[in-house]
Amino acid sequence: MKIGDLSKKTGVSLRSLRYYEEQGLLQPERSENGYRLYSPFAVDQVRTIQLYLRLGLSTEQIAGFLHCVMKNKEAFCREIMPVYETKLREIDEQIASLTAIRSNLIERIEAIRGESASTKGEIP
Amino acid sequence: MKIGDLSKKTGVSLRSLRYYEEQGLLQPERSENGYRLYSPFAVDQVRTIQLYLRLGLSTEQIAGFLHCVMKNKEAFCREIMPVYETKLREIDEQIASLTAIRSNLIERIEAIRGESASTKGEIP
DNA sequence: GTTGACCTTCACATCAATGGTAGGGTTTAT
DNA sequence: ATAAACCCTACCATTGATGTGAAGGTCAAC
Repeated sequence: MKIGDLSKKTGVSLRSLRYYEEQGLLQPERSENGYRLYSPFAVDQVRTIQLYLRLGLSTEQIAGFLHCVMKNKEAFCREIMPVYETKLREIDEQIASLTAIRSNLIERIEAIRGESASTKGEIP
Repeated sequence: MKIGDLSKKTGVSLRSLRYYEEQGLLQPERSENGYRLYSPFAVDQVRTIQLYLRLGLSTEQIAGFLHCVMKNKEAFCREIMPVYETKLREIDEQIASLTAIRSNLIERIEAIRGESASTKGEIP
């Protein structure tokens, strides 16, 4: 299958498919004329890549375990657990940071509402 | 006060001070030799800029209300409320997105723990 | 009059995945 | 044989605040 076919089947752009290859996530054969040739299996592989990208993993992290995950279940790829744990910690940090900012914002919003209301004499 | 002084007083790098000027957040005078000259007031102003940056606002957004906020209390700057509200919505979206990813990650981590434990016969 | 500590502008690099484009080769259908 | 529809590589751009460095002007102290 050529790159355009794979793109249509997966909904992933040509640009991204070539990028995934550059990052070591795909290794298509090449035909005589230099065209990339993908096995039907590549459709699954690209979907799997996208799944992990949506989890916020980098192509580098994905490259570290994709090979294993395409052959086995996640539970049998020991490379994957530390990646998940690292990512989970990162996400918890990000959520904590955003939550703090959120509280700060809400405080400010309420302070403004309160002050501008009292300024307008709306709270006698 | 020259840029080095302002940098030391605020802990903000020269690079960032010049960037803030480029973004319209600071308008120092210039001495005859072309050096930036800041009023003592600029210290407060830079601290205020940093405060808003830490809230996740962009220099462009800050530029929209900084002038007002440096003279009045936030409650009197009508430009600020929509910015806060927009930012709050963004943050809520980000938290929601991260929370969804977090749940997905935790599910996967637990699935792996479960499977690898049962594989090892640790759960009889 | 020279050293060193300032200051200036300009410009490139960062991070990461993706979009876009230019310039050129191949294949397929008419 | 030509046009349409593919494919290739190799770039540059995006985002936004900041780091870094070159090339050079200014100034104070000695």
